[in-house]
Amino acid sequence: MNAFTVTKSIQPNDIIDLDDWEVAVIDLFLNAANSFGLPKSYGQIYGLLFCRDQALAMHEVMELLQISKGSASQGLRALRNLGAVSSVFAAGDRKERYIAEIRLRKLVVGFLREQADPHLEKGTARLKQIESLVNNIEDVGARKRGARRHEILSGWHRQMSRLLPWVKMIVGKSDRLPQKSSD
Amino acid sequence: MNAFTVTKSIQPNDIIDLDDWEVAVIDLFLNAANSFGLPKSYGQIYGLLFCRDQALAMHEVMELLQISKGSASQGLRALRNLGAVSSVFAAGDRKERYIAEIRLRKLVVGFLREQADPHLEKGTARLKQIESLVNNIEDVGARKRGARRHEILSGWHRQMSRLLPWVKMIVGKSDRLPQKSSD
DNA sequence: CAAATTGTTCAATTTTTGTTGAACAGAATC
DNA sequence: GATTCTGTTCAACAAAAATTGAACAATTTG
Repeated sequence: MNAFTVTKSIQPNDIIDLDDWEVAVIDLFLNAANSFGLPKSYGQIYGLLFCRDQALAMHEVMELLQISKGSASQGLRALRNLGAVSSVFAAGDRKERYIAEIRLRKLVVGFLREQADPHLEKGTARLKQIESLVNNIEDVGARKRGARRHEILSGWHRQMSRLLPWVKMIVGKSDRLPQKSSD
Repeated sequence: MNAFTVTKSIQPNDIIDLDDWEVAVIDLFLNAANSFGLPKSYGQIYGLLFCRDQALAMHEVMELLQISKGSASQGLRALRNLGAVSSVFAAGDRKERYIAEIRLRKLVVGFLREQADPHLEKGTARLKQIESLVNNIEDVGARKRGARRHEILSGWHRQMSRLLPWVKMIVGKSDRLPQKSSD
């Protein structure tokens, strides 16, 4: 009984409580986040919440994914800013709990609002700057070339500005799947 | 004439030959590349070629941007794979010269083909894997939850597959700017 | 107001990613 | 076939980005 008295010291800390399919889904989102230019931890967090019916507290997210407090806090905040996660409060409980937004349209719109729209705005300013630099060119031929490039960039900018609203519109026109009339 | 006999040793290497507006355009593309998840050197290279009427040799790209052989070689190859750069050969010259593709539609289509399409394919495989994991769940309630998530993911996948062709279609419908009837 | 709970911030660290340049391969020229 | 020219590859290195966790609010509870 000497070697086995350590039994009690085994902490019930290992809440390695993820189903295989959940691990696979979390990994899917990890990779997706990566290719969208987001930190992988954001993908993991979203993936976990996506799998669950019940809202999870930050505490649980940390333990289930084995990530640090800082990552969980920052990740949840970023995901809320993207509109990919929303928070709820259980009555008589101090802590916030988080739940995944699963409507694709909302996800796409939020992502574009956070990532694409700011770039378009910056683009406007940059184009003006380039235009003024081009106008300062002495040599006529060189100035003409610069002006041509500025026109092209302006055209691109205009086209992207047109495209984005379209994308926001046509994604998610049939969010609720027509197959299976449950729900 | 002792201290000044080095005159000949001054190499005409400092072809720091970029106009201010070119620097600004290159920086624009550097930032753009960054937000598309591409290395900044790719953006610089594309930006430089975008500015120029004449095709440039790798050698010139290296010197003008002050980047290494490796970066130039890898960058140019990646840009060619994206369809953002094409190469031409001047008659009686051994070296390849590079020129930027400036039609927005081509750029978008190439980017989506290289970045998005592969993800959709992988997605199909992953969805199958998740489906089979879900089917192995013992508990009925848990299996139902897993099945529900699998359906949602399949729906997203289908919608993204529909969206991409649309984007490829509607971008660049008016590449040649209607203003200025030259060309 | 001390202690406990929940969450944020940010400097230090780890991990990931991009860049460099020397060695190499192929092709043309002498 | 030796030399020059052009471009590729990849291991070592540098730079950038994500992650960690300890210190720090802000609340709530006893």
